[in-house]
Amino acid sequence: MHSIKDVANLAGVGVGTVSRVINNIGSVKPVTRNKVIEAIRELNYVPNQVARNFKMQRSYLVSLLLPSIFNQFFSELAYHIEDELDRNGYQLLLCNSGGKPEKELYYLDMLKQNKVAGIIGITYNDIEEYIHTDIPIVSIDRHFSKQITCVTSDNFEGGRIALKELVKAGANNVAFIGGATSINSETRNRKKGFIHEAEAMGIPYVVYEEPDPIADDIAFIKRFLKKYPEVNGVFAITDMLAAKYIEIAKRSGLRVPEDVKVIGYDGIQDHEYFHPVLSTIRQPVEQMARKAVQLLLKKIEGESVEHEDFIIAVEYWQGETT
Amino acid sequence: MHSIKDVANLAGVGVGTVSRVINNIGSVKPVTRNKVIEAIRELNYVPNQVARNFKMQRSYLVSLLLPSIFNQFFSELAYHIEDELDRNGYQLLLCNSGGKPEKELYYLDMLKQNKVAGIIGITYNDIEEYIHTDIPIVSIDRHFSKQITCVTSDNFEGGRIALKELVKAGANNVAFIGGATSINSETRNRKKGFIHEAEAMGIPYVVYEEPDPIADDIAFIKRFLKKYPEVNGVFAITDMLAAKYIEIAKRSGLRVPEDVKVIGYDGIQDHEYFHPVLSTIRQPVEQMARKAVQLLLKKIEGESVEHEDFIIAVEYWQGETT
DNA sequence: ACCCCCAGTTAAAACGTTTTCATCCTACAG
DNA sequence: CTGTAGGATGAAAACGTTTTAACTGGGGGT
Repeated sequence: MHSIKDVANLAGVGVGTVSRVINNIGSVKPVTRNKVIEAIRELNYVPNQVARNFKMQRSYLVSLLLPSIFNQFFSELAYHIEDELDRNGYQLLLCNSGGKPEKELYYLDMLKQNKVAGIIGITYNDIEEYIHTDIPIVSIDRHFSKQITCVTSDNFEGGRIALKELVKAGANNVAFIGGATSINSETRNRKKGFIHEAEAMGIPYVVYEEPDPIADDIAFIKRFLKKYPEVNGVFAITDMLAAKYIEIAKRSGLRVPEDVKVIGYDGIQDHEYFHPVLSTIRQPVEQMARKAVQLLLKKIEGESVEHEDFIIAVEYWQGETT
Repeated sequence: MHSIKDVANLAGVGVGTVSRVINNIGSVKPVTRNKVIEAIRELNYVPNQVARNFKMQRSYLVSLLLPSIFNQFFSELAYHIEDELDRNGYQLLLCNSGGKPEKELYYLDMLKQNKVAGIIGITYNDIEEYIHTDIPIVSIDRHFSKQITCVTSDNFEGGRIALKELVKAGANNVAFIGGATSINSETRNRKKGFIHEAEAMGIPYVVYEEPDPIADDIAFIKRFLKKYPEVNGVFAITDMLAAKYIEIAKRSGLRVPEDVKVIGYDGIQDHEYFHPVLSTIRQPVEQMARKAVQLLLKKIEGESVEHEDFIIAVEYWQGETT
């Protein structure tokens, strides 16, 4: 593998000149530039990015830290994040934490050692005190303290819409089901919006939760069905949970949507192959992804991002379950 | 940020000694070691991995180059690949090529500049001549020439099983539908196995293909239904295509499985929420992922891997469509 | 004819490690 | 008491780049 020195020798110039040609910076006489270009071509020289990163004391790696890429919502997010990063000359490092706090900390440490340029984090654990590094971070669906910008969909409004749509579809006894995620997760606002609107409209409601992640969701749903047989409208915290609910509710003799209306949250892609097609609150995943990247890159490039949480509007997708 | 030099100064030793302590290599007097450890703790020193990689002229980055992570099968694969890499101290760089050959080449080039340790590639284009770099590569579902090991599921056997199961379920006029992927893709063997068995059993069959990726799969399926109305058993090249087929077949009045039996390929995770539950040929995704990583790491670490294609057994999952 | 300035260039330092090599010490065999 | 093996250690080189500082030559203004 040839180095910049070989190029310089062959072209009969100093390494500084070669560097200036490569980076297209400073002034170089056209004739010199050509000699260098010729030498590069002849030697098949490609700059060593590792050496550059080392010298510049920076990298173009951005880590996406999430529970599991093996989850439709996250993989859609990851796709757009990678795309937006690539457009800006950055690369994506993927870290599956499994949702385990110790793994999250382990990765945080590793990322620090590897001097990644920034982190996009989706975490649901209490790692407040550890997350304060000098590495720029943007969080999705999770509000940390001041330094960390958060991008999230309008969970509160999503909850309100869900309730209104259930009622519009004829439900008059509704329930929210989900994992009780960390106190800081913005996803909790799905429940809050739902409750808020139920109270505003005077609709009786129940909340059925379990620590997240739900250990055994099938058992969880069965317990719920047994405890609240009168419920005729369900808002599930995610599409996957909604799908599972429908599955089990049907097995226990309930008809959807005749006996019970169901709305999920996310709007995952393969939505249309779930039957019946799920009614859901769609998160604008691509928009969230690009926004998160853009904010992160601003931070990386030193622009002070006014601390703000970016809340992105959701929309209702009508399916066959309401 | 403190460097190894600061540690050495504080501990009153040379940098070499600190290095030896950090890497736990060579011999260091216990008392010296303790001084160093104390200094490290006091300064909150963490080794600069970028500098290490530079010095060692290597990295612990492995790239996963695939069409799109936003695809159930690939994201499941990616999950296990990342896990296996992490267990071995490597990190995963994610590259979505969109299936476009020029993007694949662009990434190949970028990866070369970044001196990644290795590549796991899932590609369907003719990039034979470009892929020969000095970077170790393991390919999934794609046989390149000699240097590149390939890991794949037993596509041929999967095709045979699909046919046999369709027949067992009562079909006597079958079809294979799919995108006609590159000549080198192992997935073509799904069709070959299917045909082979159909001929062996004397079952009439048709093949309906279109260049991959299928531009408009809905139109594709409609054309197929119109052209071959007599078909009563369909083997689709992927689960997603099978799901789409079922959707459209139903809309045009066919009942599944009464009028037509359907089998897919992949065994994607959310399988159970597709209704009717799809019968499918399950690829052992986790096993494929770990095998691919293990082979790659062997190559990276210089063990010469005997060139061989690793073919991993599939299994049939009975659903409601046969 | 002189000076100055600037475009063009190069040599050398620096980034933070690992590793080699020489040196120093200590303990033990003779 | 001497010689030596080998454990322990530090100084310095090396990895490939960018960047700074110094140097050169030539053109334009006086």
